[in-house]
Amino acid sequence: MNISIGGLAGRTGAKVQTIRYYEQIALMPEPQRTHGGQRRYEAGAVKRLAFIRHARLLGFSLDQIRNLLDLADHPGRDCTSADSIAREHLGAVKAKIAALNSLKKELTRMVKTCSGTDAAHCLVIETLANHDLCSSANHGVVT
Amino acid sequence: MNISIGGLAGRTGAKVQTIRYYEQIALMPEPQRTHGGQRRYEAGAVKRLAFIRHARLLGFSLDQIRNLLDLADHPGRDCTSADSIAREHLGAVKAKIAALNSLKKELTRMVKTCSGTDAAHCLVIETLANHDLCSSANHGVVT
DNA sequence: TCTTGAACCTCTAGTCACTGTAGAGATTAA
DNA sequence: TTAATCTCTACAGTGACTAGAGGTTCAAGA
Ligand SMILES: [Zn+2]
Ligand SMILES: [Zn+2]
Ligand SMILES: [Zn+2]
Ligand SMILES: [Zn+2]
Repeated sequence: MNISIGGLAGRTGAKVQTIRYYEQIALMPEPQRTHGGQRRYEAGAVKRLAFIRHARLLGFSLDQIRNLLDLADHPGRDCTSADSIAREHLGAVKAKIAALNSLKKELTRMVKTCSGTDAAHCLVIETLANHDLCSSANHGVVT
Repeated sequence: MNISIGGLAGRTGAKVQTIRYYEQIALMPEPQRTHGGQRRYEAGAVKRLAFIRHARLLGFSLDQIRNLLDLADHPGRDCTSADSIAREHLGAVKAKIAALNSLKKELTRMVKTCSGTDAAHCLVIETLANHDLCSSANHGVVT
């Protein structure tokens, strides 16, 4: 295929510098080079980079992606660890949602209840000044 | 009251350096000083710092807190802007929740459906390799 | 074939978005 | 006497990029 780094960038939506960075941290393998030293990619590189970008879009860290790619490179292996990476990520997402829901609840109450007259009787201000007015003890902050 | 900076820290749970930092960015007013130059706080400082910490716990930025404190300092003013800061923050929280819920949905499907045999037939790997298998086009990413 | 200019190369260092934190070296309070 | 405080400067942390300088290569058009 002989795709240049710019061609790869164009096909995947990644930036050229990002591709070089991925190579540097060994997420992307070192491609062939022209006689002059420029990178030339095969079709597999497009797939691999698309995989990375999709995983990033889904919130996986580069470290997690590195492990997932390792699995994808060895189709014969048991996929348990891939599934557990996904489950781990799902757990983190759920935890974030729970914390944010706790915040949302508190903020909603503050905003809804305030009649909106002067600051002396503003429920927003009052609540911030006095945690006892809150229903949650820790606002979902994981300790 | 004549509270030292360490006493203020102990009463509020803030670190000494953080209190100095808040003074530096004008979130906390400059306190009285002893003849030797050490800070001495009044009771009001405890309340103000507690307000800041509570608002931080609720996820407000220091900039938002600065504005909220300004309102709290002028009880006669209309509290509309305080309410709108809280509403703005609530909106940000809701947006984050929505994005995370989109992720959660996708991840849940990946994890649930995979039978967990070899990587060649792993739904986690397959989904990451092929966005067409996803139900959401953008995974809730705000563009 | 020659020219030309966009695209590529490496390497280093910076950004982002924010909010703190850490240390050094000197002084003060009780 | 000694823990606490002072100022000042610079770094941290989190993770994933991103920017620029200064030089080289490729490919297409004349
Ligand atoms: Zn109000
Ligand atoms: Zn509270
Ligand atoms: Zn699987
Ligand atoms: Zn997808």
